[in-house]
Amino acid sequence: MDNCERMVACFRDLKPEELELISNGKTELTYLAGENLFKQGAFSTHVLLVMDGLVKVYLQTGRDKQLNLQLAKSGDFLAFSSLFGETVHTTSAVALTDTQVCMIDKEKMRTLLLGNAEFAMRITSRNYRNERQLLTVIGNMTYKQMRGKLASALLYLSSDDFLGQDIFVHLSRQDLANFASVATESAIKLLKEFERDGIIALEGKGITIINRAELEKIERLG
Amino acid sequence: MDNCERMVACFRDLKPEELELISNGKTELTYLAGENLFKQGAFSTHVLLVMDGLVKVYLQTGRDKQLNLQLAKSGDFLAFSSLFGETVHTTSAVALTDTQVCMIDKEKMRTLLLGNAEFAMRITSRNYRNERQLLTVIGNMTYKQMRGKLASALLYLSSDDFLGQDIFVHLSRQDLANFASVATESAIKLLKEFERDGIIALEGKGITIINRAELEKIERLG
DNA sequence: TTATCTGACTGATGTAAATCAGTTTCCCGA
DNA sequence: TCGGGAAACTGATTTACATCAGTCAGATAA
Repeated sequence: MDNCERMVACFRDLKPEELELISNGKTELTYLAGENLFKQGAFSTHVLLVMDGLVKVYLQTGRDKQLNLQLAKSGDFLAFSSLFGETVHTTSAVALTDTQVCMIDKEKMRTLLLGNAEFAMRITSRNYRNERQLLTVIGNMTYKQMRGKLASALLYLSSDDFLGQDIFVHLSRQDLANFASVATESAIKLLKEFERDGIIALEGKGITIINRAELEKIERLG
Repeated sequence: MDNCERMVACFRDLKPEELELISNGKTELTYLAGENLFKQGAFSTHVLLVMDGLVKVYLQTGRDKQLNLQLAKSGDFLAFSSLFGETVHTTSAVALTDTQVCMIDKEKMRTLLLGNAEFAMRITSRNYRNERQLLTVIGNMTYKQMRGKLASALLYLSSDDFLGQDIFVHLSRQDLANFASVATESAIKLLKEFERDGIIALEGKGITIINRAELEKIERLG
């Protein structure tokens, strides 16, 4: 039986009694693809650690509109801000593939962070990447037009962070459009255009980046 | 002579030797209104603590376009992410009023955080508000149209966080537009419209919120 | 097999808001 | 107090996208 304290790198240097502390206040569970881990506005009672799988984190913006913020993978914490006085989830999260999650009690986690500053730093460091990602999203949405936005989304989703996994097969065109923050129809039209220009290859849901340099140029120029 | 360790609440519970540590690695200095504290892309070597004054934090998005993210006031840290492996500034910051700043050496700050987990938690907690603010900005930019965006910006800039200070007198129409992420001309037209509808009062640069409830309604409905 | 449904796709249309091209007002220095 | 320069402001014009209104292809069920 796997367990999260062993598997994930950030727990590696904890002392036995610290691991013990966490073990007592946690549950491991599996979400099936399509199931919601949490919804924006709901009370947040635990910190989640993704053990395995892919999770789409998004912002619900109006009844049937959503903006995708981030793709979380093994080793990422979710709902981390609930440790700092946030009682309600500020985003929603849904599993894209079957996903193993470790739910850790808020108070246990707080105790642990307070007792082990080095551990806290390591975690915080990792979480700060989110902030960077948020800034990127903001940047994209404002100064770029559709082509640049889509290029940016494609680059993010094909980045090394995801260790060669093909992300695209798990995403609908709508998901992709919501990462780029353009209308679904627009995304589709532009994908075709990129294909015509030999920048990407389309095959069903799969998308292969052929000319990354060109895509980066489009991203830069907006 | 003021000094930052005394003045700011988050330092209050530090031990004398910890204050000593910070004192050795810091400089206090003043920026005049209009001067840049740092620019996006430049190397970030210190953490900044705002002692007094008002600082506009913004994202440079293209040659002559910028998006305002946040207004920092006394007690706020800036460039905090440089503690976590970020070597360059991800945003720019400019003083809106004459501003006292305390520059703290990165390594000294790291040492301090590592040595005092409670302090670290308190700071991190405060910094997490930024993330919330970023999410708000993102939310505004996507699902709202101009009226909603402007309403949102007006509400933020007149919020209690700024303790009754009139922020607007320090902001040009362009600044305001960049907070709302609309064109300057559009912002101006809408301000007039809000004035006509009795929601706000305009007098030179000054803006007074008359009907906050209505503004909140506009914000919600987009 | 046929029927049904959902997501992918396409072209035509509408529109919100940026841009442009001014005029007016304010402010500060000479 | 005059003059010049930058904001503030306004109306007309343009445009990048979203929206609409479909068709088509593949998957699932009946």
